[in-house]
Amino acid sequence: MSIANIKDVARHAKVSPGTVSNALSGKRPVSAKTQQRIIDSIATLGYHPDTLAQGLVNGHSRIFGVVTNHLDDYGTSQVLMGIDEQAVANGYSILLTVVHNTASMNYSQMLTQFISHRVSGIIWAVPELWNVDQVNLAQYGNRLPPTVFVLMQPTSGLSVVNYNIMDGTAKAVQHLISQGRKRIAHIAGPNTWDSQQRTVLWRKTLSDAGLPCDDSYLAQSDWSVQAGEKAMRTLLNHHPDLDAVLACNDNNAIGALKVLRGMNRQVPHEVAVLGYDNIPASAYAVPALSTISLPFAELGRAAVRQLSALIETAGDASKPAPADTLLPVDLVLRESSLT
Amino acid sequence: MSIANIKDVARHAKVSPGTVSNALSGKRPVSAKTQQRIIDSIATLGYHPDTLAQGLVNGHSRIFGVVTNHLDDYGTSQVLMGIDEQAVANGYSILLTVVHNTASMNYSQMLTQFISHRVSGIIWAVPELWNVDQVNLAQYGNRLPPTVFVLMQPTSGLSVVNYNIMDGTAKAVQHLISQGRKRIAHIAGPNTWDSQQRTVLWRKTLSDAGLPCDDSYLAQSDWSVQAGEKAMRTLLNHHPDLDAVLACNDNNAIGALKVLRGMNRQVPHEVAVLGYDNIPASAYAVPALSTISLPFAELGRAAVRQLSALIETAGDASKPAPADTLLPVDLVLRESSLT
DNA sequence: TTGTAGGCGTTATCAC
DNA sequence: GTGATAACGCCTACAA
Repeated sequence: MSIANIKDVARHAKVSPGTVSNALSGKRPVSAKTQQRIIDSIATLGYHPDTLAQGLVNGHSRIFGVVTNHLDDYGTSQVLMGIDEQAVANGYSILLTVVHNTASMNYSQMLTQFISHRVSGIIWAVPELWNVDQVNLAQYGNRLPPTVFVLMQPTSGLSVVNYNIMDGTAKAVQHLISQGRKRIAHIAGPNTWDSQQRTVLWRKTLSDAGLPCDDSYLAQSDWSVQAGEKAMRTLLNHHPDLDAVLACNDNNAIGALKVLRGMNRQVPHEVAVLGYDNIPASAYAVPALSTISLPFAELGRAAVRQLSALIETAGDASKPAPADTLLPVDLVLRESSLT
Repeated sequence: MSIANIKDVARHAKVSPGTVSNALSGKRPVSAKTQQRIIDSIATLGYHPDTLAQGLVNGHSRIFGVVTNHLDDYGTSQVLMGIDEQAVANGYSILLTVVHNTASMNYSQMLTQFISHRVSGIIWAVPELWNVDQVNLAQYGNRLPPTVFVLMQPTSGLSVVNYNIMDGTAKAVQHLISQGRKRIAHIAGPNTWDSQQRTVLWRKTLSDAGLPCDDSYLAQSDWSVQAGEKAMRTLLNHHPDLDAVLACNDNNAIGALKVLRGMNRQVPHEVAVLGYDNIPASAYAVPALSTISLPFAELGRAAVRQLSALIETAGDASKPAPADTLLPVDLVLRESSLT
């Protein structure tokens, strides 16, 4: 009377439950005639295999536990969509957990949830977590399933997926230099690993070119438009004559544009502005914003592919773990940096 | 050697597995001493109950299947975060499915996935699906778990969660009228139910006030900035003298602002502009955008609460199903509509 | 190629 | 207050 199970199908198709299982999984041959009978029975009975029971016997659920930062940011949403897309393609489902507040996030609650659900693997996509020591991994012993980290500092023993931060920032700064800019400020983002790397590379590229890059050309910010405005004002205070600014993201760059417009500074003629992320709004900014386009969705897809591979190889030690992923970035040149 | 189960805990605490189960669920009394022994054993063994096995015996998984539209829109992301927040609070996990392309979405694949995972309930948050007939619900018989729809036309037998579209639009149009506006155009969104309702209400409120509201004051659009620009140009073509425009969302309103600025029309003095959604960018638009603030996150939370109640009452017919939710909206007045 | 039986980890029912 | 036992639905040896 209630929902059909594999025995009902077997009875209806006049075979044994084991044969139905084999017909569905294809792990053992089944004659064409029985196969067809089983398929028919499944259709008429409206049978849906119980993944809970499957997971119970297999020891894992074909579910990925995904923990993502809050979805207010364009990039985060795009990564999640990439994860979803590839997960479906690879035959996995997604158990989602959103971190609403980085400061108060409860690692153990999330990991416990994932372990209890016997997830096949975990994708950790919270860039704000850049220090593994914040999690006491030891307490979970060998119970933690294979895990891939998105935008995490490459670390021995951890499987990570990144875009090429170094290349992107170097390209960006070199572009500004090639445009004749000499006083290139940087609005730095919050204290994540990739944020730090961008600052390091900004400084290194300028230093190599013999251009100024001391702290007076550097302003701390967060990811918001307002913070970008504030940082821009600070920088102009220190250096009224600066001729370019590299912002930590497009929001900050848009804030900078606003301040410059308010002060009647011509962009790009007097000051060039360059952002990060290539959010949709960057194309509609006035003037249209040059930016470093980050492969968010592909980051998510790559994470799923790498995790799938990691799960495959986790079983037998003969196969090597999949290599870390490093995705290329693109420099998108629009009006705000081209003279 | 592998991951501990309830029997291991029982053995370690020198009780029976059933007692451990009772100690954890609290469904039957356990003496304080045994309780403590069990807790200690769980800690030392690092026991994590297997939700798959629990779900198998209970018949459902304490997981909500959530299907959401792609996360490019601010509102969609906010709804999802609201769902996540309340689901955690109610002790449910989220199995996520993202609709990347409304046109090619595969209903049966999603529903089949949810059924196979024995989800306790489904939250359907794809406003673009506004016609239930698109899904052949009959084929699933009574196998579909309790379902709550977000932003769906109230329909007998369906549990829905909405914001008060009528009230919001009426307030908005009346505000414009009260500001002395007489030729109030409308940029209408894609063919969703709430979009249609807004247009209906726009027309009714104007008609009641004896103001023009024929189709020449109406432009079709989608949710993008570009579409808003195009629609605005069309409207100005028909009525160069229009003095207000109600856009279907803030993106469209921002597009309209851009066109008006390009044509040197003063906002709000010559033309008032009003949006929907209250996205972050609306506060930074020039001039700052008046808008109808929609309770996205609360929509998600309400959906979870309603679904939880629906699950409770689904079992026994004595309890009535929870009532539909209708959330209030706020009119946020900024520069773009205030003279 | 197909059938049978045991077990995955948990909870509910029945005893004591 | 606690213990034994039988399910829940499926998979996988092992047998035939």
